[in-house]
Amino acid sequence: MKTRFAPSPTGYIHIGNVRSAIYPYLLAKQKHGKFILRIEDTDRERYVEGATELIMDTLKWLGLDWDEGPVIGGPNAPYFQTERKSIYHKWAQKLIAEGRAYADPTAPDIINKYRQECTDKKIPFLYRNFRPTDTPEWHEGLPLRFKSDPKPRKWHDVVMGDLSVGSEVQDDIILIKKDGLPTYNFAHIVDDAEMDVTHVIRGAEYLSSVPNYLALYEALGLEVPILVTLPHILGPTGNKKLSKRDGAKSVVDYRDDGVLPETMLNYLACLGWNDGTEQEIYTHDELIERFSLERIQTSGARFDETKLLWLNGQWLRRLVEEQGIAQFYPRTEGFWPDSAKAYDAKYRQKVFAIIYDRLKALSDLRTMTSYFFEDPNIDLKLIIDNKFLKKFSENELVDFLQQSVAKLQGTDWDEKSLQSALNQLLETTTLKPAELFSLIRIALSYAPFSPALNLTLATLGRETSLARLNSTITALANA
RNA sequence: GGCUCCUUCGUCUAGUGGUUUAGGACGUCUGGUUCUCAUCCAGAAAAUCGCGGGUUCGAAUCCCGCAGGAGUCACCA
Repeated sequence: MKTRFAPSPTGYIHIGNVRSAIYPYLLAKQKHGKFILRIEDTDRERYVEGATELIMDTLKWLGLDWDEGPVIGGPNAPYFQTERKSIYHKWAQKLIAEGRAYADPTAPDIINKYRQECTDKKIPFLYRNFRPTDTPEWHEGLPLRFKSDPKPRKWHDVVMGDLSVGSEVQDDIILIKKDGLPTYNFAHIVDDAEMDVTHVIRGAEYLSSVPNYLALYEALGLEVPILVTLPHILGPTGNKKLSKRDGAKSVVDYRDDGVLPETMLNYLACLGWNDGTEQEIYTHDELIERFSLERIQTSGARFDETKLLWLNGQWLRRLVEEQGIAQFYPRTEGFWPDSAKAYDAKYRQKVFAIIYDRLKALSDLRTMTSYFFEDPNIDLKLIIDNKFLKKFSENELVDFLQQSVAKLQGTDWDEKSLQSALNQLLETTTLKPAELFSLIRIALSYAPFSPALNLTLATLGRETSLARLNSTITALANA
């Protein structure tokens, strides 16, 4: 069992195409085979500097380690197609020798004219209908075309089932471009054969090209690998496949948004695949164990960011609870508000410990924890308009806060003592928890929500807590 | 336009002729957990299984037709 992911270095890996890396990886690992990373960089015009690194970075982040490929090499190196030119030429010569490929001297504008004629007549453009009669000997600088031998074809696709087409779609495709580099159509077939790839797993956009590939395998005398077609991932609106043009996000953009790799792998693997149980959360190892090509959906699936965030919350809690705060904490680096820089890791860990269970993404830390690191702006409207507090006058609110300050001043500053002090305050003020606690909470944070009040107080510390309560008393008194 | 694929709650899906008054998850709504938000728990609404025929005692499940959607028809992958 050998599978591969063969991206072209034209930019980032987006949500729409990352499953063609995940599924081959899972399959290879499950069967103790090899997962190859091959960089299909034959299009020099669309080549983007640094894209290969970005691709490798994405795979590593998701935990998809390749067994052969860039950096680590392997028995079929090199794994960059531009470095394999002579291999393609060798196979091309075989086709030329057998009369199955020809050099095409036709100028591009002539070809475009043919194409336009067909478009105007609303018939499919097939180059073989315009095949030149007089073809020169092939040399670099001229494109090399396959001489197709159209006939009805049947094949099996693991996901799509038994498929068949008539001869009308097979054409004289370009094998080698005038720059001497092969097209995808030719290169991937040669490479997969040379690298002993057993399963070709790729997106649905290649489905209509399969008949041409079948013709090529036949002409080259190669065994057809097991073909697996993945349905498209759909964009948020409409039914079109998700693509960069429609704003498909990079997989690693989600990393910067505070989505965990565990979540991403889990969510994407289960988008269009399930193991038939009602399980929703899968670890990397569980996915390897349970994955099966046969259970991949045939229809497209829409990427749902809301469910992704739900899953991320699940993973966040699970990982923190499994590993503990201290061990998980390094993964929060880069997600804190700027003001947190002034505090040490120990304090940030304390904050994280009381807030993590209400995060959906790590980036929520930026907006949800600022009051632990800097005094909030006092906004009395939050108190006056609060649904529990609006029935009280400002004098009453000041009085409640003064009583609170008096009580808390004499309290030991730990969770337990604070909680019992708060409970006693409920009795002495005869306020309901929702009333007293909301008042204190807002005075401390001026945030729409915060962790349990005793924990918030304990974490902020005596001095800061009391200072903030006093600031609000002053502000209310002057209002 | 040709060819090919797809079609179950808003979304992701379970379902391979009878245990289905079509199950689960996200989202939504309601209630509970001595405070907010979140978690957690309980509950509700939500699919005439794209439409129309047929086969069958019985169909989301098999067959045929139709419609809609998508992909593709590059010296891009």
